[in-house]
Amino acid sequence: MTAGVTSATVPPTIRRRLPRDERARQLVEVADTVFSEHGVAAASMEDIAERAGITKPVLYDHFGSKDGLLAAVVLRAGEELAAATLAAVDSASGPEDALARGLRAYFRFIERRRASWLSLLAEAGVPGSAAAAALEQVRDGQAELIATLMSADVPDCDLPRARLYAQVVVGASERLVTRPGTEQPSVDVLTRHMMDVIWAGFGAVRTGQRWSE
Amino acid sequence: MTAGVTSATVPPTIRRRLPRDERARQLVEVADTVFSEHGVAAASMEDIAERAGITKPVLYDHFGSKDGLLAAVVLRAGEELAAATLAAVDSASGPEDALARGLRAYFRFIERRRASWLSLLAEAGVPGSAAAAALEQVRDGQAELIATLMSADVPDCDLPRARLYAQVVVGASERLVTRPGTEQPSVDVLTRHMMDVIWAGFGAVRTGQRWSE
DNA sequence: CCCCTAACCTACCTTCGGTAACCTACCTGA
DNA sequence: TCAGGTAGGTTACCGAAGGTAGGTTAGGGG
Repeated sequence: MTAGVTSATVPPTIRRRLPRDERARQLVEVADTVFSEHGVAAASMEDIAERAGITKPVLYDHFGSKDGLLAAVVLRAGEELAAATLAAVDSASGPEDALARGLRAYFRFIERRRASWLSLLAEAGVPGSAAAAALEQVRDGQAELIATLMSADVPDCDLPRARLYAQVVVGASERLVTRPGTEQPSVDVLTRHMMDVIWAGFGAVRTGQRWSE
Repeated sequence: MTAGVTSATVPPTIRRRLPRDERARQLVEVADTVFSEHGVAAASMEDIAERAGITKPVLYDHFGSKDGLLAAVVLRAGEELAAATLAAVDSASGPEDALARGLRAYFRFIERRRASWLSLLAEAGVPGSAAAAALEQVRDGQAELIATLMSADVPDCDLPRARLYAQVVVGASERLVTRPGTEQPSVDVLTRHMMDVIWAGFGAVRTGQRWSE
């Protein structure tokens, strides 16, 4: 029926040889897509190689292992996330606004790359793995940003305490976004709710108040 | 801890035949141990079978798949967690005390079963899996407990909002406990910090206050 | 004491992560 | 311009581990 129906598995384009770094970028891109479609565990290295128009050993030459590839995908997404949140925070008028803008940027990032990012969050957890380390690095980057903002706002801030606080924010945000089943609330609702719950707590930490039983 | 019959590993000489449910319990116990030692991914069904003094097909007869076995382990641990937190909350004098006691019970549970529970949290995430569903069920149970307490405390409580709040608490607690690298703070420090940050937020939700930009 | 079923095992398949060894397009220098 | 080294790529394989078909035996009920 249709004329040029042949978009075969290997595209009719000549299989060009790519420079190393360009190939690497392409592979990370393809891997991200395939991971988000089938899940990390279900995606085979052969699948990814085929989709990229090369063969398995090329993947192993670049990333060493499936875990290494996953780590690269996580890091790349993490850099985008960090860029988005940093940009948002930069344009803020004060600590409260910074927290709100940062949260909104985070939720917007998830909204755009939901399938991809969620599959990474869910399946990059294997304890000793490079992927888990990468994911932890991303999370800690976000946390450190929050903790830094707090320190800047509160001069004599207890840094360990600020870090704990930041981890609470990170964990809470991630949970709100990860939780399946229920329909995902909008970016605005999520941001608003986090601010409702968290800003008061920040106030407590700020003023050195402590809960006492 | 569990009924005395099962000392996780079975001496290879006496390989008794066990009634179905008893064997099932033993297998879950053994699997939990092996998962916590090597990690879920690294633990093979053959390993677990050997440790239990039986062979692979028995495992598959009982649980259908590795995922099924993992789900069973998660559910069993989740029941213990639910029992611990429910008991703690039951003996509370009011909502504030209930939250504090519940959090403490959670952190104590993790402290006792750290290796086991963390490996489950980290590796039971594969999206379509029974294990992920089981884990989500456990988390939602905890969240629902918190939301219910809030509703009981605040008569005209906005239930969806209470649920969001509960998810924040669950996510934050999990993050504080999961975060590797740094030395794990004590149960008291964790509980205190969560109350510092969270109780004020609860106050805001309680009184219907909302953050406004 | 037999015998039937539930409990268990042997032996196998398939998939997939990972690797050794080889091939070839492309750039570089003489 | 053409050898030839190298970066980029392929073929063909291995072994480990999830999963299963079909046979074997223990041991409690009749």
